[in-house]
Amino acid sequence: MQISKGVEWAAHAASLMIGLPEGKGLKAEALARYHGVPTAYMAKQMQALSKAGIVQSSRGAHGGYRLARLATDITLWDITAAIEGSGPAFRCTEIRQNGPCGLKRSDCTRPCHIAASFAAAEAAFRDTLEAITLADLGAQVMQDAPPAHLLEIGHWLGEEAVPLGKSSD
Amino acid sequence: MQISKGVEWAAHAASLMIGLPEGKGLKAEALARYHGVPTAYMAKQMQALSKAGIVQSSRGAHGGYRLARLATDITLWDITAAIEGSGPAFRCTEIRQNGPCGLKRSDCTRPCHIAASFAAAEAAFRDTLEAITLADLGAQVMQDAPPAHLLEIGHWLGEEAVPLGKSSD
DNA sequence: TGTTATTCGGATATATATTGTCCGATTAAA
DNA sequence: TTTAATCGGACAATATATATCCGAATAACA
Repeated sequence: MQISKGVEWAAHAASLMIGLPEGKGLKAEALARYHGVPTAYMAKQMQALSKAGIVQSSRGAHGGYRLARLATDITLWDITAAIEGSGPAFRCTEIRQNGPCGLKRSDCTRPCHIAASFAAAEAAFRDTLEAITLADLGAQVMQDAPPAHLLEIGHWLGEEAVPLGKSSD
Repeated sequence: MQISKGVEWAAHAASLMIGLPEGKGLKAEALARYHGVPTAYMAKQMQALSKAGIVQSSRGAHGGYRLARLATDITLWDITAAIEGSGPAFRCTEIRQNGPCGLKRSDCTRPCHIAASFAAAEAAFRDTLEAITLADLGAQVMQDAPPAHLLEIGHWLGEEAVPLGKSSD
């Protein structure tokens, strides 16, 4: 039960993009360099966020990424689902229908109790992440981080942010 | 973010063992046959449950498994942790310390907000599973299953259950 | 308007984890 | 003491996650 490293990267990258000025973006290479991770694999995560409609992408020269929605409308679950998929982690294979005492299909109108329990646990997991938006994370950083660090980030964004061309949606 | 198939098998196998008479057990082959799954791999899951102290095992002729504790003292989380490990699914690699605007280690006294969010979500997941015991699952089956099916299970257990020898703890 | 530099997007390799199998160590009965 | 039976850990095959590369698309410039 491991969560992909890509989720961590995507969450941090999306959080950084909160600080972008209107109409500007960051290219995959810049996002990767900022976080000290391999460019190609960071690009792959951005591709997933783009497919999920969390970021908008522009191709070609002066291309890059920016958030497709308000930071208040993007949750940690959105990002997790974009990278990991939104399907259930526990996959019930209906083994209660197997073997010498297997239940007949017709007797299986209700879901297996074990599967239902895991579904409830996963719902609790999802609900927690759905309650946390990028805006929340941004606010926490604004409050906790040393002021000098915020200045440093702002400066870096000012240098790296590029005006984006036509969006490819 | 997938949960291993072994968790499903182990949960069903442990649930079945609730119905065993005092002092009797089931061998791995019988557990596998009951659930219609490969013997060797089911045995591997039982090995994990044994290490975690959820079941007791006896080796040699007339060996097998039985629950090591009361069904009211074994939760679905115990079983999940035994198979999947109890470590966090989201592994924070502290990428906030990387790159041109990386935080100094000395400024990282508080955990990363993103990692903390996932830790909260996983705690919610765990809490849900910790609230569900094998006894609860057993009671649900007793209530929902067709009476004829319960009879069938009891008959099968009567035939397959074997008195266990010296426990290897 | 064509050319070129730049960047994203999907197809392609590698590493790791999951799934499945086998044989030796250990026990109880004959 | 021998023998049959069973668990426990080492071993192989497969699936998934990780990492990389090259072609398609875009905008600036000649």
